Amino acid sequence: MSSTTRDKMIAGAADLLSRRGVHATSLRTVVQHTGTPRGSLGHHFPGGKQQLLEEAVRHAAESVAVPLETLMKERGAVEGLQAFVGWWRRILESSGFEAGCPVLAVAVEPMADDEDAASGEHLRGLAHEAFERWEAILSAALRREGVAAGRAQRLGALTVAAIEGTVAMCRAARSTRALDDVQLELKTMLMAATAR
Amino acid sequence: MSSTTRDKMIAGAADLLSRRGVHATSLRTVVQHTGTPRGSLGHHFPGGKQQLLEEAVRHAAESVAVPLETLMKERGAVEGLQAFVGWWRRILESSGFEAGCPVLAVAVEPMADDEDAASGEHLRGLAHEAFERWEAILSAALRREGVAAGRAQRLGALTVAAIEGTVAMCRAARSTRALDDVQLELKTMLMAATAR
DNA sequence: GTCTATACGAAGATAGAC
DNA sequence: GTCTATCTTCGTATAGAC
Repeated sequence: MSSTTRDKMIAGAADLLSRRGVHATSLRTVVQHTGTPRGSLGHHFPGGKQQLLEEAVRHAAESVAVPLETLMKERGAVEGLQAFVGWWRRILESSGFEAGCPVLAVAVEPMADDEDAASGEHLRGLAHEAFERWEAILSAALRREGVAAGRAQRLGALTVAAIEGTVAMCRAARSTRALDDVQLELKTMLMAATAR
Repeated sequence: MSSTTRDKMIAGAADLLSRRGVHATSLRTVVQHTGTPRGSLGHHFPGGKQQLLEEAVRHAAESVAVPLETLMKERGAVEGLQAFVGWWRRILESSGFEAGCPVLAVAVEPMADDEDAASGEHLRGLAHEAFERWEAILSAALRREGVAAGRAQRLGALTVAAIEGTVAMCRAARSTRALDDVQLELKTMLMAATAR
């Protein structure tokens, strides 16, 4: 089934994106790391690297949104976020602080020809959609626990921003110290906000 | 004076770093954007691109730390941070959301041969030092206003992470909405922490 | 110190064989 | 569908002329 090859390429691209960034994620390294056939690239992604990375960002956005939403619904905002941070901690540690967030990579390192088409097919636009979706999941969870809409949205934005920033800082430091610090303060903040 | 050429190259490299990332910051584009002589590259930076980027990261770390420390001392933690966020908002808006943070770029997009030398001359290590310095400035300001050492450090980490993450998100969104949200919640949080 | 020319490698895209 | 080969472009690094 070629669908497996395609999916492996997308997942591999997302992983490389998170580790090395956009430019260092070459089509060659993607097929090398995934063990997928070279000649399939043109077939599955006629749009070339741009298309592959678009799918990779979509995939990454989903693979964060799904567990995030599950945790929020099963454990509530405060406990769910603790678990979500723990999920990131595991990614950092198990990769030796090599892996990070593919969406952040795309946001920070725009591709050369990002100014071509018209609608939201740009990588930057896709990164924006991912961030907004994660914010929305968090703010919905907070609203469910009685936080006013405006504040819930702001806290969602702060939480996403803090985690993205912290993951990058932890990679630079090769340590989870910053994540521990941020986790505790985020918990304090959300507990105060949801207290009735 | 050749020192001017050298400084222009460093500042230009830092700017390009913040806009396009590490790999897209080529030595060619640096001399193009700064209008500096090509042949001087080898003289001022015998270590090649690696050395130029190291100096650029050091320069960027400094150009954030100095105004941050000044604002903290002149206006205190809460008001100073408001002004600091305003400084970032101006950078985003005046660049059409093209510019960002050079240090974050280096943290997210490690260079290919980052595993060579022994000590802290790596770009990743320099990014780490920059983050830690900014954290320290913030936590020192908070301690000056009566916040306990441990909490001051955690709040410093959260603040740096939140601003770094938010700047990246604003670039993706081409909007300062997230920065406005985060600014307000950060202010609320710091006011509560410093209240006696 | 400044600049040009060149060497070398790597990446993306494409065409065509199996 | 899969793979190879090639074209073109771009980046770094180096050597040597002014």
